Amino acid sequence: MRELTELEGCVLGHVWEKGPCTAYALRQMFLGSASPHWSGSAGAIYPLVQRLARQGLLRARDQATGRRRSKGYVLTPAGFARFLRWLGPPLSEETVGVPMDPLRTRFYFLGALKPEQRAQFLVDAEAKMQDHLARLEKAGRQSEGLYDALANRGSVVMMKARLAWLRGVSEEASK
Amino acid sequence: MRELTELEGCVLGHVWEKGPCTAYALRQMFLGSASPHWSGSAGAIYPLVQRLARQGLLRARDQATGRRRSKGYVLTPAGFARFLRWLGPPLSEETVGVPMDPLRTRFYFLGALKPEQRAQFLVDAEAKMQDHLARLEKAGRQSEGLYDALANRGSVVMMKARLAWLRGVSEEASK
DNA sequence: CCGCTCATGTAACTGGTTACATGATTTA
DNA sequence: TAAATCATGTAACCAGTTACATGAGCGG
Repeated sequence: MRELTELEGCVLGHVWEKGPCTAYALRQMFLGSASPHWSGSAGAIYPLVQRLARQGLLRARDQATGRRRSKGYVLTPAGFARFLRWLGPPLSEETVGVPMDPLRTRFYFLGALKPEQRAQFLVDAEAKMQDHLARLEKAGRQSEGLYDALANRGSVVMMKARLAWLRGVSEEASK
Repeated sequence: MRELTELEGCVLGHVWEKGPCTAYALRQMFLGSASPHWSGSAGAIYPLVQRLARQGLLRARDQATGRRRSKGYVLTPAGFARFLRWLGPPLSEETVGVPMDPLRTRFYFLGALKPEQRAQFLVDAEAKMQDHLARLEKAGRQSEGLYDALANRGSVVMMKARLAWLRGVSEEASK
């Protein structure tokens, strides 16, 4: 029985939290998310819920109103158990380790830029990160529930730490 | 002309930095990395360098010693230009935005655990993160060059911020 | 009636994963 | 000489991406 992907775990978790969901609603959730990682493309979500339903982790039930078709998915007991196993404990190395960060990756190679370009890079990064942080803080204010708020705070904390680190680097690099 | 993936960018960057590289050496680099993200599987690296060579971004040259075959890859001018474009500026939203973090993701659903399990989760997370941080700090001490050191400091800073955040959550959750 | 949103899906592709296969060279 | 490491690769698979297709319901 293979591990769930992050997306699968999230979907099960969301269904656990919100009750009956349509694939469409799940999609909107990912599309509206403040973090840029989740694409929520139809080609990801629809096959995914079908897969989970086939494995008996979700159960689909027809909830069409009038002539408009609509499928609501609910969590089965097996689905809940599987979700809990994904959630942990125990936590895998992959889960606790430093997440990969494309900005940090680029820093390894900053020496390839001419000083002028490098300064430009740092200015650009700082400005865009500040924008992003503001959006995250705004989104965080609409948190529902304790753990939602704590998780959202996590992304704000991360961005602030990243910004502080960047400023340190800017100082170091301008010397 | 599509965008380079992170892995492709990293490979070009590494070749830029170290000069002629074998695919094998690139692989060892990823395998030995302290961050858990990079798998460095042969099935990723070998097709990747072949692809880049076919696109004229890398040039392969035979550097077999004796009967043992070995291919060294070097960066072409086009490859360097492409690498610079990947590096930025400008930086994309994806590059500056909060990286996705599987630990944070799980926090949204911590309410699904019974208090006892939740406490266990937090203890487990803290212990494993501390281990990981220690490994990162050790790896960081062997940094070569300014930007290598700054980037490595970045992952340490991230982990410390994540740990501080986790402890805040632990307090909040135990109330 | 036109366009937008709700709602569900498929098709082609792609980058990366695990697992396997091969052979030369070094070291215990 | 046996085992580990150097070194290169292929095959099967898989999750997620973009782009496309379909149709109902609703507001201006």
